[in-house]
Amino acid sequence: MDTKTRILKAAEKLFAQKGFDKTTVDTIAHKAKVNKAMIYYHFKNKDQIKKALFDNFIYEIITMVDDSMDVVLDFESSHEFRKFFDHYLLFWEERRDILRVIFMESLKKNNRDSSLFRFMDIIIKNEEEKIMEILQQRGVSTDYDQKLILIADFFTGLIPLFSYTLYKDQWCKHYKISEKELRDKFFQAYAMTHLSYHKTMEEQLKNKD
Amino acid sequence: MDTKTRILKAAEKLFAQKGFDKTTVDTIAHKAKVNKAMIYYHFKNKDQIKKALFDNFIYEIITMVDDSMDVVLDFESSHEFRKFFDHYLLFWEERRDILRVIFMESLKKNNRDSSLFRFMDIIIKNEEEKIMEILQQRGVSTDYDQKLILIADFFTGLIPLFSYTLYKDQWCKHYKISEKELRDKFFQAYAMTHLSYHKTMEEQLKNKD
Amino acid sequence: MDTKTRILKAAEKLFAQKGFDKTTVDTIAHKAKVNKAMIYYHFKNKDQIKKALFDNFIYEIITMVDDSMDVVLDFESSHEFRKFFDHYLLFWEERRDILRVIFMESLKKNNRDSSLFRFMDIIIKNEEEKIMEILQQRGVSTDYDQKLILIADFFTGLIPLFSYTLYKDQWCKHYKISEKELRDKFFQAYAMTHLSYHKTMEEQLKNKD
Amino acid sequence: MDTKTRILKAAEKLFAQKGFDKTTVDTIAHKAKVNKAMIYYHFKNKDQIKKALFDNFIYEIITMVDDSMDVVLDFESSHEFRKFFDHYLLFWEERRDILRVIFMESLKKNNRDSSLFRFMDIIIKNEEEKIMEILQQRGVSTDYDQKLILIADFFTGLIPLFSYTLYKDQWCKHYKISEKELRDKFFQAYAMTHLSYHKTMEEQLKNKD
DNA sequence: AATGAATGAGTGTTCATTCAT
DNA sequence: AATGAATGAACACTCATTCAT
Repeated sequence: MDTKTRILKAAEKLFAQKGFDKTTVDTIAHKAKVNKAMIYYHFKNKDQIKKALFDNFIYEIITMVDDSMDVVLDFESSHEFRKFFDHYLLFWEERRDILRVIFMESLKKNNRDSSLFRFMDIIIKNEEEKIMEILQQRGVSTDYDQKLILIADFFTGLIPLFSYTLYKDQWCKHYKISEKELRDKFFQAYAMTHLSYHKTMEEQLKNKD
Repeated sequence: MDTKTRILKAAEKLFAQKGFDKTTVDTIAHKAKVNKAMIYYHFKNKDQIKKALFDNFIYEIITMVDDSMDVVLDFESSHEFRKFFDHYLLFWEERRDILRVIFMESLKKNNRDSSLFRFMDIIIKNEEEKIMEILQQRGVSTDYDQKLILIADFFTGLIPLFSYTLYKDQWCKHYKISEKELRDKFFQAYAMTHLSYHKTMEEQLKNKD
Repeated sequence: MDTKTRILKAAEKLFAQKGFDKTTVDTIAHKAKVNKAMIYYHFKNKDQIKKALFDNFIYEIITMVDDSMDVVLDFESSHEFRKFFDHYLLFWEERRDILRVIFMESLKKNNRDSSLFRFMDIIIKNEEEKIMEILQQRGVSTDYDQKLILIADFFTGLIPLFSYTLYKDQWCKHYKISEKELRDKFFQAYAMTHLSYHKTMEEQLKNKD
Repeated sequence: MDTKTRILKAAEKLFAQKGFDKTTVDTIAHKAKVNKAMIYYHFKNKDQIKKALFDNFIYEIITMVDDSMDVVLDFESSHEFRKFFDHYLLFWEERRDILRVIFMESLKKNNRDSSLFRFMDIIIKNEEEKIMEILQQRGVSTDYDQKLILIADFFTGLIPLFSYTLYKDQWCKHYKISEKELRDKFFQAYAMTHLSYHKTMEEQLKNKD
């Protein structure tokens, strides 16, 4: 692994652990096993490390979205939905450190960075396209309320998913429950809410015709 | 307002704006218009300000829950549900600064504070009791999967609500949409997911009998 | 015990434990169980507490010296000398906290306070008088080198005695020896040096005649 | 002189002047003409400066002891003893700043550092060895009370020597006496006590045979 | 690309002292 | 005599950033 990557990996872990502000450049250098001055050779300042991390993440999202053309999103079959659920969750779980940092930073009122919305946008747009494809195959109208979809997908689709990813460890420890049980139950809950929402939407669209 | 309260109010606002770590004690003192040393007269250290804020919040939650005995939680009537929705949202919106701080802090992996779970617990328990009451009135079985309820209420009930509270301003700005429109659409989405989940649960319980 | 005395007692103990500079007025107030502002009611500032302590000590020395008229200082009899040794040591041991503080402060190059010399002076003068009395009784010349006596009594008479008082606890702990054994051996050493010095002096004076 | 040494030199002087606690890191930085942060680059905290100073001192003692193999310690000849006395005193006088600090700190009841005993130990052990060597040359028994020797050497041998080193300036000023006169008289007193003690010891050992 | 040393502005915390009551 | 609150200056320690090599 080259120096720059080592710095980024170290920074990501530390930001996730202690938050961006509580993490010192010294600690990053130490964890990355590089000389502190090297950090300033590769990055203009501490903020740029965060920015690089966020940009890389967005880039990963875009790549993932491009690569997931073939992942089916069929709300009719619960079994298919579980496969879809597991597939995406795995992706998020592997990126939960950076996810954590983005959420922490996005919660600051001061925050001027729009990474959260930028990457959520990409994902929702992609999901929408997939759904529209299926609807078109089934000959259902695709004339829905775009803003509503965005809001619903964000607040009741993605947010619960991310919260699950970010809080599952604390949850398991706090409620003394196994990760497997939590995951299964969360899937049930998610199906009952988000899946049922998609079905309702489809129903409504059918009725429109 | 006495000194201690002024300090707490100032700290809350600043923590919400810049995060706990980026807020300096100097700034708090300045905003609260108190001498910096007075902060250390009233609080052992910066952490204890946060703790006091969190403890006060939990106390407010408990009081609110005790006072909300008469708020009906009837999922049959969409109109009743909207009233319920508006009533609670108002409460959270008024406390969104501290909410913001709790979430920011809870996202740190390092975090040893369990305020998030503590106050979510109280709310969910209260909601559950209200639902059970109604179910009993209707003569429906109350033999449900407690863990599932907890998980569902947390990740798909409360989390979206809080996310809405915390992100609505950024959302409105980013997507250039009025607060009223966002709120109405979010309600629709929330009803389609969380309300429908409650209905499904009741259905299942009826079928058990 | 009245407030002022409680403050002085507390200050003395704390100064001995942590040194004057490391002791805070808060701690004194807490230990003395008085309100901090009361300390400033009774003393102009922290320095004046030290000064009061030192002045009281000097006063005690004077009183002690006045009261010890009848204590015999006969170097001929080892048994008498041991009685003398034990009698004085008891007095110093009871005042070793303040003794400790005086020495600590006197070691600072900066130090402008002359308490150490003031009280040493009193004691040496008193001892000298006693010795002279005995010498006169025995008809021995009292024409000795005053400066030498002062120097010898200070550096080889009093200083070892005070060092014993101040370091005995540390010594016992460090060398794992009982207090009794240390005291007996120290007496032997003291007799071999300081007592023998007195004898030598008397011898020399006799030879003068 | 490199930065670290400059810091140590400055700290030593200041600690000796005002005591460890009254000396601020700012002052050390200023006196050493280094940036304050550099102090924390070289030392973990203020305490570690003290520790480094003490450790260096112990190291100096060890070196000195190793180098002093050839210094004769013959109590028979007063002239030899004066040479011995002057030689060692010079060494202590050159280190009296750090000596001062060690004594000041060792007087605190709280004190957990054992530097005083550690370095006294080394010196006494060395002196003992030299004496034993001479005794063996003279064919005198070396079966003495080890604990007594330690106690006597510490309280009546080294302590007066160090007290002289540390208080001579104050003494000269207070009693308006020249340094030369003080030194000569102190030597007389020291010879009368400590030298005579060594003679007594040798006498007793001879009688044992 | 890499390093050890350096810097200035902070950052949480403490302290002696004072004030109003 | 007594108290709780207040104050300003200082204090130990840290941090992001830079420099010389």
